[in-house]
Amino acid sequence: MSSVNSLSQYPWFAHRLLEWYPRHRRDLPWRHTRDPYAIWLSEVILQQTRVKQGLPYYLDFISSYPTVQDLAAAPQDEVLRHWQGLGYYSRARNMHHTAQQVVSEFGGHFPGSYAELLKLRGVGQYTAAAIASFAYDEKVAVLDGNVFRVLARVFGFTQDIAAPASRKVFQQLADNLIPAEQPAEFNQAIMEFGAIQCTPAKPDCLFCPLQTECYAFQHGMVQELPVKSKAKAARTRYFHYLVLRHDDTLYMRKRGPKDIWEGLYDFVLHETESAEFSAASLVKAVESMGGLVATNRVEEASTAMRHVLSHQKVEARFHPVWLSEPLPSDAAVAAGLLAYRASEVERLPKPVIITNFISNSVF
DNA sequence: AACGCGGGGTG
DNA sequence: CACCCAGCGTT
Repeated sequence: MSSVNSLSQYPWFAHRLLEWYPRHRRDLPWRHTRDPYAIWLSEVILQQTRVKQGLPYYLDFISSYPTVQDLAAAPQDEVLRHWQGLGYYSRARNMHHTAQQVVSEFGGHFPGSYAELLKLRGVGQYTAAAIASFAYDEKVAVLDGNVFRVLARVFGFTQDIAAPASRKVFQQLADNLIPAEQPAEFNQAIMEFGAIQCTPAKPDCLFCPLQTECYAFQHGMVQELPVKSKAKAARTRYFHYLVLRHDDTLYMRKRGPKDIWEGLYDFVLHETESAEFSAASLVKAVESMGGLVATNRVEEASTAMRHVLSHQKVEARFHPVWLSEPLPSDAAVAAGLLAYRASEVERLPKPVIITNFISNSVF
């Protein structure tokens, strides 16, 4: 192993990690392939997502869409339905777009280098580096949350890892640490190390192979590193959903851009500034949207549910409205509503709170 | 550079 | 309940 990382200022780092990795690594399906499609799929799913949560989604996607052609040919609603519950839905929309681009512009073959991968929608520096190293053995260091944490602790970096300007310092260090001989193995190793050994809350310093060299451990700063500025507090939003139903038909709406859950389906929505609510005001608001329920009754009874996102708290009330007759199609069109039978609603991509409401209600 | 975007896990 | 996890695109 003497040749490993011989150009690095810190040869012990890659050496110890590469020794640790084969003894501790989890057996994960995307580690058995060099197929850039499968690797790309896994990396997009794993952005902001833990392995435990993402694994079932990966297995579902790779079996539903074994090739990039399969994914490209699928309708967007179907792709989003498979993604349902995973969050950050732009990942799914961008992934779908990129699959279509890879098929139409690149003959179904993924770009073969970091620089070219970076041009794909939804593929940033981290994902491009992951694919380029794992699939092509390109020597380019990944920088994800795990890597930031490991490097900040081991090397005692106190820069705010949430600040974009800090990236340079960490990237320079990582580029210096990655060995030319085993870039893929090194990238896997440092991320796995951060995920299961050098964890955020209770790192296993007692049995850490870097204990002797680790700045944070030697200086009693493990709990203080990495330095990370706090996210701003989540705002609370008040949603009043009008659940329009006629016989077995539900009226749903596909959510648009510039708000949460783009591309997913929910009900007629009236948002208010406070929790204050009256059925009469809701009817008024909805009527102004297209005269939907003039002759129908909005139930005073409603189901309240709350849903916490990292940046918003949604307090939702669901108001059932049983229509005496189907919605006139012009009124439905004006309100952006589409009619679906219950069995079809199941197949629509929906926010978790909508899925929960449906499964907890008589609908 | 700052912001918006989900959902789950832990104590 | 409060707190943790965090890439990418847009502005």
